[in-house]
Amino acid sequence: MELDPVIHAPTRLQIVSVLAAAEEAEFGFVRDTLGVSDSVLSKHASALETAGYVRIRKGYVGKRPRTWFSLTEQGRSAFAEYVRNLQKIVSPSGLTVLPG
Amino acid sequence: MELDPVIHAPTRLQIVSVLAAAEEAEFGFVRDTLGVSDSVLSKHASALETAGYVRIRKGYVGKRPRTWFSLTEQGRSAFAEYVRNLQKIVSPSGLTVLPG
DNA sequence: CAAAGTACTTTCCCCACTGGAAAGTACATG
DNA sequence: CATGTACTTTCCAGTGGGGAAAGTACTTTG
Repeated sequence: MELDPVIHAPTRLQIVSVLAAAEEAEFGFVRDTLGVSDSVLSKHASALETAGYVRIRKGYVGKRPRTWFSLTEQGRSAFAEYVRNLQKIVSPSGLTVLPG
Repeated sequence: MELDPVIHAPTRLQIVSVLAAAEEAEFGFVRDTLGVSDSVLSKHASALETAGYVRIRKGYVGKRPRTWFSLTEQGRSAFAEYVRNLQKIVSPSGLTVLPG
């Protein structure tokens, strides 16, 4: 019933949650959604990639470089397990983390 | 949509969750339930008390000292809000992430 | 009565981690 | 060539968590 520390850190939890809701998200979108600096997002994204949870894709929009993030399958299941574990911890109180 | 850092730390989240499920819990029960050392529980409980989230009651069982913890009203609502914020972060956002 | 045990609390110490700023990289544009 | 964009990496504190060990205040035991 451990809470995966790679996911639990607030900033990474938010990154993973945003990615869980989409196929793919742009660097700038995630950064602005979370309100963090470039360096912070870049470092956390690398950490998530190293953990095997996030795929980092680089490409171009016109001639400008752009970076996209997406969850890997491993990332999706790690997130799902994280949420299950949260529920186990929190649920004795009757409160729930997931609706439904 | 901030995650209260006093509650978010895994050990404190577990303490608060255990207390949310009961009126009051003994020091030894919480320590054994979480599997942490005396010092760790003592320090986190103090931190929660300082934050106004936990009440620490001291008394005796026979002639032996004993300590009980319980959530204050403030602790209960902080926990409820924490869980609401978690939900907002974790539940599928419905935002459109892919740019045009 | 001294030694040992109970039930914590506090101190000590170290390591991991976090975030922002600043510098660096790579390429494109004026 | 200087500037700008889009990040990445380095540098640099500050925070915080955990265990071990020492401390506190009694109580029990030999």
